[in-house]
Amino acid sequence: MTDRTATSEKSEVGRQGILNAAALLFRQHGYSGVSLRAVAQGAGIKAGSIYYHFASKDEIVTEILNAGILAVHTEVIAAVDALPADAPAATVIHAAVHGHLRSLLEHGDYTSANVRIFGQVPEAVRDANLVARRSYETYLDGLLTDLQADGGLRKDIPISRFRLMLIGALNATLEWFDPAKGGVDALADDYADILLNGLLAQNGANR
Amino acid sequence: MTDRTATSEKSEVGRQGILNAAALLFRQHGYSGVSLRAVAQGAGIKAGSIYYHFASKDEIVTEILNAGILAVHTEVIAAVDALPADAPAATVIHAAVHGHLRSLLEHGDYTSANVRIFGQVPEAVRDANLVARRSYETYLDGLLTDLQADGGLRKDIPISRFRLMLIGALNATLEWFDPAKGGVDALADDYADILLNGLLAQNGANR
DNA sequence: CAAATTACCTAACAAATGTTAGGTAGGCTA
DNA sequence: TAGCCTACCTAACATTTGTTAGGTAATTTG
Repeated sequence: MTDRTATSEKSEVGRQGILNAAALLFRQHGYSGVSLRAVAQGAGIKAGSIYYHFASKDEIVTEILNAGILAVHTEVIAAVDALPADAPAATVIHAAVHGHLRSLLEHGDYTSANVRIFGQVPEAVRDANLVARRSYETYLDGLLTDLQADGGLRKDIPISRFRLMLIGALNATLEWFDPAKGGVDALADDYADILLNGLLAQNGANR
Repeated sequence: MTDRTATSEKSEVGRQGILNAAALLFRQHGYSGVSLRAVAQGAGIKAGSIYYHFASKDEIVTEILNAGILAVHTEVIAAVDALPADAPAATVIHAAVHGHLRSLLEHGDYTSANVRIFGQVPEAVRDANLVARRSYETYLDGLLTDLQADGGLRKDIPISRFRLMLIGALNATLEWFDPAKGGVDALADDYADILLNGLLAQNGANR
């Protein structure tokens, strides 16, 4: 019963186990829809024990929200950094879309939870997450600004509008995406294609 | 105190008042984040009185979700029907984007509530809303199919992917849109432009 | 004018919530 | 071996939750 490697069957242990269970549940049921007793059960412990690791529900939520943003941010940076420094807009945005969607749809309880519950969380928690949010936004804006200067990105529309539409379209996928029904990469290819070339036949790269 | 025209100051009355107050709150705080006591206060009555008009919290939510979908569906139909029957893809999609965004961002507590809480609601409630959802989706798919046949819409990407990306990108706007900071129509113009022509300079209609 | 209906109110219910206090069993250190 | 720390547990708390039962004043109907 005190075996540290596997308490029951799937329960993960300690602090990280609590966070993992909570992220999964928040993603599914929203902020107020998840009780600490449900989190505890998911982690394989009892509700009171949570307070050995965390001071409050909000502390758990805060940590999950920050980890969520950091995960996408990190994966997008990795995808973009793998490209040559003078890569054109099409290549860079394609890579960024892939990175963002992979992080969101594949190993993404934290990222998904962030997207789903950010709007419902108490103001103090939301404020605490804004730092990480702005950091990712600033990174994307820098990327887009460079592409607008010399990568072939349109110059007639403000960067922030690009960014909001991009993130919005990508994040919305987790509302319907089913990993069993098709790969993330194929989806990312299509999304990047549509975003880059638009919906009209006369513009498309391949039709 | 029983004046039917204005109970306190802003409270709306009866069944519709409850729905209006609930839609606003659901939009802001999510499904489990809204208590019936909060709804009652928003409507200017006491919690118990809600049960004169509704059998349960879920009945209220169900009604709000359906009204939300119906509102967008209706407004988009109106916008598209105002066009000539043989209007090209650019025109039709521009009109649809405007209709959807207006319904979402201007008079849209019901629509916004739908987008925000659909994923957190009990399964029975979600199922009850699927009828209206599918109806709107089917309408959009029909529209896009026609445009693909002879309106100039790209044929190399499946309709359902177009639709999911379109709705996703549009719905995501309510996460950040601030009516005080800029009109819905300007936003809709930009979004339609990006969606139709893409992000790349060589494709854009005006650059 | 009497009876019924409408649209609310008050007060209570059991269940669930976040959180706290105090206990305990096993491993590590001196 | 004694004492301490870690990581849990049990049991309770005050509050909030959805919901119900019974009451009441105003309005409408016969």
